[in-house]
Amino acid sequence: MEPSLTNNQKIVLEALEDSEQPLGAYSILFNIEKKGIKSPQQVYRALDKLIEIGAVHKIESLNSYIACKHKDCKARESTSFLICQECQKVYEVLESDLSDKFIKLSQESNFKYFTHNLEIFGICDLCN
Amino acid sequence: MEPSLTNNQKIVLEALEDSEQPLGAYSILFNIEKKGIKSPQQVYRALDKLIEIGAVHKIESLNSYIACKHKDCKARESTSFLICQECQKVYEVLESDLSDKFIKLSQESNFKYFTHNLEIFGICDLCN
DNA sequence: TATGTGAACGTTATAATATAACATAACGGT
DNA sequence: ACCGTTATGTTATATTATAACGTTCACATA
Repeated sequence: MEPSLTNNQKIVLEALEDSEQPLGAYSILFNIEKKGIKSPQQVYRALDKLIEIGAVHKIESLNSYIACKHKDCKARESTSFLICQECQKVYEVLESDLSDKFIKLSQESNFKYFTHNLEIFGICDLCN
Repeated sequence: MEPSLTNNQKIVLEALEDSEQPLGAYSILFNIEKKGIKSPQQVYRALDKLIEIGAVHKIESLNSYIACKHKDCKARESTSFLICQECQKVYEVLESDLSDKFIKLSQESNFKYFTHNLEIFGICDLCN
């Protein structure tokens, strides 16, 4: 079932959906001030919730956020991205294959895999 | 040839080497104030250089830093870690195999791979 | 030995990212 | 209608990171 979003959450999510590139929290704030959002808290709280339900992902190495394009995304915790250094666009990778690979890799060190975060940097198809 | 470190760089590197866990920049600063380091700038500048030569890596999702345990580490840009959520220790993964995998993965999206950052979270051998 | 150049340094200030705390309001189930 | 949970508004503050500027150091070479 679809988790129903609150007003603030919708506003923040739309800001991210409207953007080609990932946005920082303050950049989101700037974009939606005209809609009545006044403080970082409001943005971060909405982001927290959106991330929790998988509607938004955080790009750790950029300290910024993207809307997930996949309906009801599985990637609540583990995420994998291709990040174009030319146009800054981020492409999410969904290969479940990857988790398997990382589980095996972890096992080699007797490490119990829970989640992962993969960020690949390079040049995307369009910029090539 | 070994790049020779300056005094500040040595101090910062030692602080990281002495720590079991990754340290934030301000945490490093706190640890080495008694050695005459007074400002964040000094720490960040040393970190920049140490990262550049591969002696230190940044854990993006923790905004913190670790000393690399491998002599003359290849991982100047691409890094892969196992991060224990129990004891906070970080284990670097050196499989060159991984880059190959990521290059192939990237190619599937016509994406030209440059570097990557992989952070796997779970429970380490010792904490299991 | 003088000197020019690039890197590193010291220092102060400030930017950018994120959370704490607290009182109030809205929502959903019984 | 009541209660507990979740979201909100707001102010303040913590944490992480850079800008800017003048000075000093290391070292190659004229």
